Amino acid sequence: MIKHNCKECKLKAAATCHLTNEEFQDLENNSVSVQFKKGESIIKQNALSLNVAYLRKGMAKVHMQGPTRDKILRVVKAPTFLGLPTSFGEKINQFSVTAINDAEVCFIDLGIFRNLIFSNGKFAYELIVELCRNELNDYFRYASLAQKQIPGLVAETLLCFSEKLFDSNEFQMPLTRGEMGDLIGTSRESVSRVLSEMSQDKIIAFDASQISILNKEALSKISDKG
DNA sequence: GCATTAACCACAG
DNA sequence: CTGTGGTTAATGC
Repeated sequence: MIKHNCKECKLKAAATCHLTNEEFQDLENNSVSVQFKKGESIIKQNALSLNVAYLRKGMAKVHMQGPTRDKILRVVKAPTFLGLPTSFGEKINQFSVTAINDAEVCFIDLGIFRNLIFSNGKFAYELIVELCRNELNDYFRYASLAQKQIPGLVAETLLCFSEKLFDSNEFQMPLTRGEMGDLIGTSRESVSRVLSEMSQDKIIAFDASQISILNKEALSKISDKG
């Protein structure tokens, strides 16, 4: 087991700020930190869930096997918990999580984690806040997914990566075109085409996976208009 | 009908 | 993996 110190962890979650020394000790004795390389599976759908995962560094895609293709549910960046819906509701993972960058994940014993929820209300509250935020965000995405056309969805995705994940107008897109398609529910060809058109219109510029947003107003417009 | 949108296929880097 | 072009089906005006 890798030696680590949860209390001094600079990357701890809002929830864990509320733990007592004793609870930290408990957490420390029942968790491990693991390194993942890009593309490695952190949580696998249909496997037994024995712990809660906390993404400390890096980014990951949350995805599940659909009737025909893989569906990317969300793209997340550290710090965040992974797989809480599965951990509490089901014994078996209902979805997969895969690193899309080099990442570091803490695996925490589920029993210990559950005890913290039972015994520490503030800890539980912060956890609920995170879950609610996620759920609300998904609601907005469902509405977009159902009603926007592909250019609108691509624009929304680019803005989301730019603003929420990278906080920059230029970034290295960690998903392939095919994965972007799986994220917004379209084909890789359509994603490719829309990006090319946006590039021709000087709204964005890209070289392979390096993307620059040149005209954010226009991109927002496309996103809103759907 | 005609135009638009987007999926599927195929082929070339 | 990515970009493009052709083809086709569905939908809207």
